Amino acid sequence: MPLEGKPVSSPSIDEVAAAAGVHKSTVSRAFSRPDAVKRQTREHVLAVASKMGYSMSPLAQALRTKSSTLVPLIVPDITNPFFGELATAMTAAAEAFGYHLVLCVTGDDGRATADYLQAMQAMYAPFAIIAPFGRLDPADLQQFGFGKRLVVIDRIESAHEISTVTVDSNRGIRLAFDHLVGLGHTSIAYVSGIAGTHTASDRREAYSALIDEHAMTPVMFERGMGAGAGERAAEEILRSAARPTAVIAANDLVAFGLISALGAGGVRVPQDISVVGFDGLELGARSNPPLTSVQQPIAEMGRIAIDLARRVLESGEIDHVVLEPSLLIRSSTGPTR
Amino acid sequence: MPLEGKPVSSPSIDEVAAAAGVHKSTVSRAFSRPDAVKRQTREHVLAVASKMGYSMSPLAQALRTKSSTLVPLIVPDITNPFFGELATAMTAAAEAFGYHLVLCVTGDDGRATADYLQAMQAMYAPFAIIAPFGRLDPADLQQFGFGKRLVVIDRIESAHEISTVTVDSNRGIRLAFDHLVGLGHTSIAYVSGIAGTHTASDRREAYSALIDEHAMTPVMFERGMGAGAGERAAEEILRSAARPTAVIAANDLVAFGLISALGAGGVRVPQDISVVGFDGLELGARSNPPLTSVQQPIAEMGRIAIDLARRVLESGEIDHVVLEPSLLIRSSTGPTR
DNA sequence: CTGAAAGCGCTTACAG
DNA sequence: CTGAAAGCGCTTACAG
Repeated sequence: MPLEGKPVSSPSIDEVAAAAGVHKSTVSRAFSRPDAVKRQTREHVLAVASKMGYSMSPLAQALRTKSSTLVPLIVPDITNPFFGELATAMTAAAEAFGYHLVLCVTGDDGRATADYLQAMQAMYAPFAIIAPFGRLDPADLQQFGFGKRLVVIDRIESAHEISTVTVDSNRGIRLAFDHLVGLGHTSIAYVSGIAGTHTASDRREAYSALIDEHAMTPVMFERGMGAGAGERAAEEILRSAARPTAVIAANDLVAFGLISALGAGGVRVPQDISVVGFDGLELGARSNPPLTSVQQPIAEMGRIAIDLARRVLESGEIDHVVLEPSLLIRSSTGPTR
Repeated sequence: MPLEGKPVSSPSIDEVAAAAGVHKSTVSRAFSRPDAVKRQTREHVLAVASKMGYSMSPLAQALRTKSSTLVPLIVPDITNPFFGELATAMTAAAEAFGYHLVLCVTGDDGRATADYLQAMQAMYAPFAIIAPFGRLDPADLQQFGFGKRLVVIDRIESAHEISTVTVDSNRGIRLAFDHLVGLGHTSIAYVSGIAGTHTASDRREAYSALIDEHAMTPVMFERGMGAGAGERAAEEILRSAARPTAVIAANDLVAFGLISALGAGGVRVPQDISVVGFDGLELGARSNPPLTSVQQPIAEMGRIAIDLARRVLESGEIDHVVLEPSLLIRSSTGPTR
C-alpha cells in the first residue's frame, strides 16, 4: 500500500481571490480564459497570484474539465536508445503544445499496454501514442476508450481507423542494400531480431525482394532478439563455410551485438564483413567501428505523432504518414576485396 | 494550447451505488477500506462494479486525499542506457508498493528539475527521486514543498536532510585500478566526462589517490561530456608520445566513445590499450570488444531508493546508503606486453 | 465584465 | 456497518 506524503499547501484559489478582492471565478478566468476578464482586473489578479506563489491545480482542472495535458508514450523498452531518442524528441514536441509526455514502459508484457491505456484514460489523457512491441490488435485497443485518439508508431492493418507514423522500411533497406552493392558485395545477409511489428516484417520482406531483384542467394538469420540476435547470427556466420561479405541488421542494437560477437570470433568489420544497422542512433557514431546505418528521422517522427493526434482531436481526420529514411555512412561498411 | 479529447465515460460511483442498492460512500469503502464494510456487502458491491467495468478515478481520489501514487523519477538523459536500466528497475520497485513511476527528463537544463518538482507537487506526488545532472543545491530543492520527501541518486552535502543512494565510487575505481595493476599496467589514465555530480568528482579523486598510492604518474582527460569525452581523450592519446597502456573511463558511454575513436586511429583494445568502463551496462556485453566495467547494482539502487522514500514517509528518518560495486571482467582489458 | 451556484468523482468525520 | 453531508480545487452556464 502506498504511503502518503504530507504536502505543503500552496495558496488556494479562494485565498488568492480574497487577496485580490474578487470572486474565485474571476481568478479562474484570469488564468484559463484571459480575455473573458477585463484587462485591468486580469493583471491585478495575476500579480496578486504570482506574489502569493499561486498556481492552478492541474488535478482539479482535469477533474472538472475531463481533460488533462498528460499524454502517454507507450514504449516496449527504454533501455534501447532508440526509444530514448524518440521519447526525448516527443517530449519536446508535446511541450510545444502544452502537453506533458508520460513515458510508459511495457517490457514484453502484452497486458501492460492495456493497463497503461486504461490508467491514462482515467487521467483524462487527451490521446495516447504507442510504439508497439509486437503487432497490435486494433480491436483490442478500442476497448480503452481512446477511440481514434491514438497514434501508432508502426504500420497497422489499414482497415483500422488509427493514425500512424512510420519510416519507409522498404526504402531504408534498399538504401542499405544499394550501398552494399555499390561497394561490390554480392553476398548480403539479413539479421532479423526485432519483435513482431509490421515494421519488422516489412524490413525482412524488403530484403527478400531485393535479393530476388539482384538474383542473389538469401541468407537470413532470425533467431533471438535485439543484440542477442546479432550475437546468434555472428555465431552462425563464424561457423559457416561460405560467409556473407555483408550483413544488414534489423536495427542498430542487433548490429552492435553482431559486430561484437564477430569481433570476439576474430572477424573484423568492415575488413572481413561489412555491417549496416537501422535506426541511426547517436550511439552508433561512437561504436567500434562507427556504424553505417539507415537513419530514421526520429525527431520528425516525434513531431508528426503529436501533430497527427491533434488533427484527430480537431477534425477526426486520421492519416498514415510514411517518412523517408536516409543512409548514414560511417565506418562499418567497406568494399569487398 | 492543448486540444481536449472527448473521453468515453466509464460508469460513475453513483451509478454503481444505485445498481448495487447502496450509497456511494459504501462503494468507496468497498474499494478503499475493504474491512470497513461487511463482507457480504463488499463482495456484492465489487461484483456489481466489476460487471459494470467500473474503476475509481485516481484523479478524484488524489484531489480529495491530497495524495497520489505518482512518483517522479527525474533523470538528465534517457538516451544513456544507464538511466534506462535505472528507470526500468525503479518502475518495478515502485509498482510493488502501488506507486506509478513517471519519468521526467531534464536534459542539461537546470530549470527543468524545478519545473518537474513543482508540477509533481501539484499532482500530490508523495515523494520524488532525483538522479541529478550536476551538483544539486539542496537549498534550492526545499522550495518545492517536498521537504525531506526526496531521494537523491548521488552523494550530497551531508549536512542536508535528504536521503541518498549511491555506489561506492572509491571502491569502484579501486576495483578497476587493481584489476589493471594485476594485469601489469603501470601507466593508467583516467577520462572524466560525466557532469558535475559528487559521484563524478569522487571517481576522479579516487583515481588520483590510487595514482599516488602506486607512485604512478597521473594522466587525466577532462574535456567533453559522455561519449564525446571519450573521443576527445582518444584524440589526445593518439597524439601523445608516451601513451598510457590502460584507461579508466568515468562511465560506460565514455568508454564506448574512447574505444571507438581509438579504433578509428588504429589503436586496438585491449591489445594496445586496456579500457575499463563504469556502470556495467548490458550494452557493454555487446560492444566491440565486450567492455570490462565496474558494475553498479542498478536494480538494487532502484529498490533502495523507493525504500528510503517510504522510510521518510513513515518515520521521517533519512539515510545515506552506499552500495558496493563489483567488477565485470569482459574483454576490453588484457595484460601489458 | 463579474459573481453565485452547481458539479467533476471521490473520501471521511459524523450520526444513527 | 451504512448513509447523508461537506468538501478537495477547480470551471462554466447562468444571472445581473
